[in-house]
Amino acid sequence: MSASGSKVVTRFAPSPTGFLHIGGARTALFNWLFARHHGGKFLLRIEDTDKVRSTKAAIDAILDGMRWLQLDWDGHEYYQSQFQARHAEVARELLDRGHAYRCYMTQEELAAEREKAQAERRPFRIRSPWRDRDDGNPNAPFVIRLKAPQQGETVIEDKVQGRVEVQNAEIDDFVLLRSDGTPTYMLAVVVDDHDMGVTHVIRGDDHLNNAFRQLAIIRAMGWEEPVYAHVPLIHGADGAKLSKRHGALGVDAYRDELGMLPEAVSNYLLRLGWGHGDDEIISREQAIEWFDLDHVGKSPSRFDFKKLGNLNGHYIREADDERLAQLVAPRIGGLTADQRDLLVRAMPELKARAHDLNQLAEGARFLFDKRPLEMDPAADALLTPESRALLKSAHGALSDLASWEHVSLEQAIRDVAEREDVKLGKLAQPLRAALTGRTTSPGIFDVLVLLGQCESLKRIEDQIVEREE
RNA sequence: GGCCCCUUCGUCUAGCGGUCCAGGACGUCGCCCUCUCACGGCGAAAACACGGGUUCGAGUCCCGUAGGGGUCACCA
Repeated sequence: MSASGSKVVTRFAPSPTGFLHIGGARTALFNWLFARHHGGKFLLRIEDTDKVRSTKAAIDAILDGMRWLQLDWDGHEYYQSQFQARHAEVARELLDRGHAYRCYMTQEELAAEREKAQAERRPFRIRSPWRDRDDGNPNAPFVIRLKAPQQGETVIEDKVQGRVEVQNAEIDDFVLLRSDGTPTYMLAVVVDDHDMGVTHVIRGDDHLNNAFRQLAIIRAMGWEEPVYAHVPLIHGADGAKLSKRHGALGVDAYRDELGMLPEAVSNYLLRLGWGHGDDEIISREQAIEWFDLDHVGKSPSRFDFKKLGNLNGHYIREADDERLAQLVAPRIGGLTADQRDLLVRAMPELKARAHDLNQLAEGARFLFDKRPLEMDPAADALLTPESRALLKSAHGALSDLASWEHVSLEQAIRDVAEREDVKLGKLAQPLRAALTGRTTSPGIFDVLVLLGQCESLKRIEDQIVEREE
């Protein structure tokens, strides 16, 4: 599978022109998993050759996102811009070996050719007159183009896509070095991957066509060819290309705005385009053990927020209460130390009812709301004259209670219901409304326990007194 | 448009010629649990794009058709 004996080296090579988007995160995950599975290395290279569009903020966002997803890279991160001299050196070597040439065509000439091709409705493929001459004015601006093979075909045995064959005539003499002496992406990746010893190139299949161009450089240089694995892209729910509306958000948005846990995002991403039998909930350890390229699907998959949400709910339920409280507290804001403790104590009840951190915060809100509570309309509707009479009765029983614990509270409330000859629900719902201002909440006895005797009684009083006149 | 790739329930997928009248998960619907909402449990509806081959036998192999995607820069 891997080059016999030699160590696996993968890499993630994002261009820092925006945040780490979800598709990139999956690519990074696959590369990371593959490297870890084989006990190899996973490298990170920032493709910042486009100085204009690359920003420090974007670089930070990418590193931050990777750390959040716990995708640690080996060694320090590399910056492609640092290797420009090396790239130029390779271009020069290609030139010396006759595998590249100086092209003096101007942008205008190129545009004219392109237009002409379009007018004649034939595919445009650059055919530079300079491919076979070198009598250009050495002082005129030029680019260095690869002298790509024109006969025969190139085959890639892609680990995901299978055998892919392309006629060499399809591959044009693309630019290696721009007229300002800077390398193009096509040259830079190949050189960097080679220099970094990358053995497996796992990336989005939007690069499949590029692979043939890159291979042409590799062969011209006589370098060892990496194993390619082009993973299908992620699409939106409607099958169209993933847009912001669809979830092409930065991973930071999944964390901050959507309130997702990294293990949920990671698990979801793993199962998007890859499967292992009937397994759905897959731990990191398991993923490392199981991950392979053979089971990566060949068709693009659609992003499904519902499933991500379900997974997130699962991981929230499994998560440690302290950790959840820490994540949720900022979403509530202004909590005292006591209130934070209360949040932790409430967490076991709260977390079964939330699919994300926002819902968790929302569900916890009643604990910290100030009296008198603001009533949801539906909760307000529950407080009829009859139910208020019931609350009065409950208030009496609760006031006398010496032991404020789940068991004794349940006994007391059930007794009231029995005495008043109503079903428990008839009493529990108004009580819930009075205590939380809502119609849904954790179990009513848990709510009483969490709120405490004093606060509970006051909240009930608020609803009895207020309406009595 | 040229070239390349893809096509199993609504969605993610299992399936690597017979064990598939197609399995799991999310979602949907029903029931149970029950003080509400969740959680949990049980159950249901729901797919091999279409047409030809190959084969004793095809979801699995081949060829078309249709649909979808990717890519065609001195951007990465």
